[in-house]
Formats: sequence, C-alpha cells, structure tokens
Amino acid sequence: MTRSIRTLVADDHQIVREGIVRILTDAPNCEVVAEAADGLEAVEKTLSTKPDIVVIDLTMPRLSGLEAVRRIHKALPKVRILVLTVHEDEEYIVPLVQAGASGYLVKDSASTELTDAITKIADGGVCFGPQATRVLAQQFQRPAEIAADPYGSLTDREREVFHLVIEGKTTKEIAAIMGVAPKTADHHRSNMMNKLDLHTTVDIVRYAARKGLLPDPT
Amino acid sequence: MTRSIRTLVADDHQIVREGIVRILTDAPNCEVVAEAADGLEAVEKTLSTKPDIVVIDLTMPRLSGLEAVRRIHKALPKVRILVLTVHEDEEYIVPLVQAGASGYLVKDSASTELTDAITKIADGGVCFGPQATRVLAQQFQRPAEIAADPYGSLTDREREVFHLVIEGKTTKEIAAIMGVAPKTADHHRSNMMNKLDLHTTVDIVRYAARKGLLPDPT
DNA sequence: AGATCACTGGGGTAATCACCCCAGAAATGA
DNA sequence: TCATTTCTGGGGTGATTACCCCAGTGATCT
Repeated sequence: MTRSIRTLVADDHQIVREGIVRILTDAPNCEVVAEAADGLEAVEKTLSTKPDIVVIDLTMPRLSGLEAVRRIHKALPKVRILVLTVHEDEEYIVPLVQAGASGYLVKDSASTELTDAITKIADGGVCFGPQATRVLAQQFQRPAEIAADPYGSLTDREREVFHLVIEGKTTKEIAAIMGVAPKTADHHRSNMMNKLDLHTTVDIVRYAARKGLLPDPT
Repeated sequence: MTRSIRTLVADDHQIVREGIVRILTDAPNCEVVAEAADGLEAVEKTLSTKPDIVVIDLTMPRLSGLEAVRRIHKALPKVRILVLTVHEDEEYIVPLVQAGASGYLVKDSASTELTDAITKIADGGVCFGPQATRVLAQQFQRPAEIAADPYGSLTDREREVFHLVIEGKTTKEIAAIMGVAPKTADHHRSNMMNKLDLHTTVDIVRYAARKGLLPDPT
C-alpha cells in the first residue's frame, strides 16, 4: 500500500461508531480522520476534512444517511461512500447507488469484510453484498420503469397522502389538509395502496415502519 | 482489580458485536469468554461458559433480548446482565429490571461508559442512564398499579388481540383465531386501546413500531 | 359473603375504510 | 395531434372501525 486510506465514520450510536473506528484504526492501511454523529455533521465534516472514504450509517438524526450520501456525492464526487446499515432492505439499494454510494454492507458482517470493502473501494472498485448485487443486476435487466423511487413509483399527491396516513390522519382530514375533496384524497389513497400492493391501513403503517418512514411521535 | 471480569457479548450485528468485543478486550480488567449472535445462543452460551457479566442487545432474532434476560436470570441468578440497546424507550426499562437486568445502557454512549458500567456491575452495583433512573424512581413513587408490563397493563387476551391487530388481522379474523365471538374480540380491542390511550388502528401499529413489537414481515 | 376483575357475549350506531363505477381538465410526451 | 398520465371530482356499497349500552360467568381476594 502506498499511503493510508483516510476515512470518515458516521454513526449516531457512539458505541457502534467507536467500534468501527477501532476496527479501522487497527487495520494497517486505514486511518480515521473524522467522526460524525448525524447526517448533517457527516456532510459538514466531509466537506472540511475531505476523506477518501465515508463510512456512513443509514438511520441517523437530523439528516438521513440517504440524503447525506446525496449531498456528499454532489459536493465532492471524488469521495467514495460505503453505506453501513442494519437494513437488508432491498428497496434502499437502488436509490443509494443512484445517490452515489460505492458500497453497501450490512452491519452483520465480519470486520475483515469491512476492511476488505474499504480497500476495494479505495482502489476504485465497488463493494456490495450478494443480495445487493442481485438486486442491482435485476434492476439492469429491467427496462428502468419499476426501478427508482424509495417508495414505489408514487406520484406527488399519492406520496403526500401516504405520509398523512401514517401520521394518523383520516381521509377526511387528509382532504382538508391537501385542500381537495374527500373523494380525491380517497382516490389517491386507493391508487397508492394499489401501487404498493397494500390492502389495509395496518399494511400501510407496517410498510412505513419497515422502510423507516414513520414520523417521530411528536 | 483482582482478576479479569469474564464477559459474554450478545448482538446479532457482527460488526457491532466485534466493536464491543474490541472495546472490552482493550479494557485492562475485562475479558470476553464468548459471543452470541441471537437470544437463544446467548442463553445457551451463558449456561455453558458461566460468565460474570452478559452484555446483551435487545433486538435479536430467535429470542428477544428481554426473554433471554429472563431465562438467564432464572437459570443463573448470579450472572449479572447489562442491556445494551438503541431504544431509549422507557417502557422497556421496568420489565427489563424485573427480568433481572442490572444495567441499561444506550448504544449512544462512550466506550468508557461501557467499561465503567461493567466495572460497577461486577462490583455488585447497578448502572442505568439518567433517563432510566428517573423512570425507575417514578415507578417506586407510584403505588404499583401503572407500573409493570412491557405493554401497558394489558390482560392476556388484550395482549393477544394487540399482536393480532399489528399482524394485520381484522376483528373478525382475530375472533376466529382466538375462538371467541367477534363481539368479544372487539371488546378486548377496545379495552386494549383505552389502556394504551390509542384511538385508531394507525395509532396501534405506530405504538407497536415504537416499542419494537412489530413482527417480521414473514 | 361480598367485592373486584377478567372473560364472555349481545344490541346498536356513526364514522371510516376499501373498493367499484364514472368523467372532465391539464400537462406531458410520442 | 393523439395518447398517456395526473389530478380532480362524483355516486355507490359492503366491510370494518371505534365506541356506547347491557349482563352472566368464574376466579381471586379480603
């Protein structure tokens, strides 16, 4: 190896973050130049320290990991990003790659897999787990229509309705908030449920929970 | 210190687990005698290796952390248990203490807090974060009525209904599964919602999501 | 023995949900 | 220009929800 790989570690759970930092600092070819405890801090510290690789968790306060990846990649395309997550959720992979991630590793991996992934990515490669690779392969096999979107392929209005539903609003309330007739809100709701293949309100909330889309109980 | 504190680390995410193991092995007075990747394995390895302290995550496959704590404490009351979790959820604390936990630490803590907590617990003490301590204090101030239970203070039938609801079952289906009249299931459902101060199905699922009670989308 | 509580059912009702039918206006794109 | 999609509404319907009333059973506790 020529020189040490400069990494930034972003995870909101301090113990998890420290564990990752230790794994990386113990690795012969890595060095940790910065840590971040939320998405916004990750973006800011990436801009200021310009690391080679950002190791980032998906679920973080203030700014989601996905949005952080987007901003980092937009501002500094040369910075490689390895997403470290607990979600095996396939639907996350495509938008993450579109956002600029070079790797996707579930936390349920060995520490050697982490260092291997970083080395590979630093060499200009990419690193995705077997499932992620399969999902990406499927996406390229398909035209491009079903691909995209974190949700499904909901329209703006449908996504609005979706979020209001999981906030506990009734169709009538949703209609009032959106400034349309109850029937229109109902129509968007039905379309949304069809597209996501959901058939009850419980399904909707559970779907949101799996995707990590549930709002904070404010 | 007289001798090394023998610990068992249980967490289903390998990277997280390895990070914790490193923190502990780097500590001068600790040694990791076993690791477990799920609740059942945690119980089994605790029985076979008899560590001084079990450091255990709450959300794990096969057997929940809470149930694992119960079994470990029942089988080996001398083994001290430190629960390490991402949940700040207060409702978990009381049942965990009842189950036999000697400490409760959120993962968003410094590594020194972890080693301090283990040292303190190994010395026969307990260790809870400021929030957890406050919750426990409140519980002792109250008579004992609102205290208890991970859920609220639901009866067996109410808890059954609760779980079936968040699995997406309708009242009629729930009644069929439980072998009672629809009216009875409806009655339990209403009682359950009153006790938990929930007023819609969305509320129920969101509540379950916050408590980490949602079933895997099997 | 009496009280309390969980569990079991019944009746009823207003609101909501999930889904079907229909169609016009506006924007986008082939 | 024509087609598709999106958004906007309407009518209707059966199922479900959330909540009120009522009462008998059995177990437990004092």
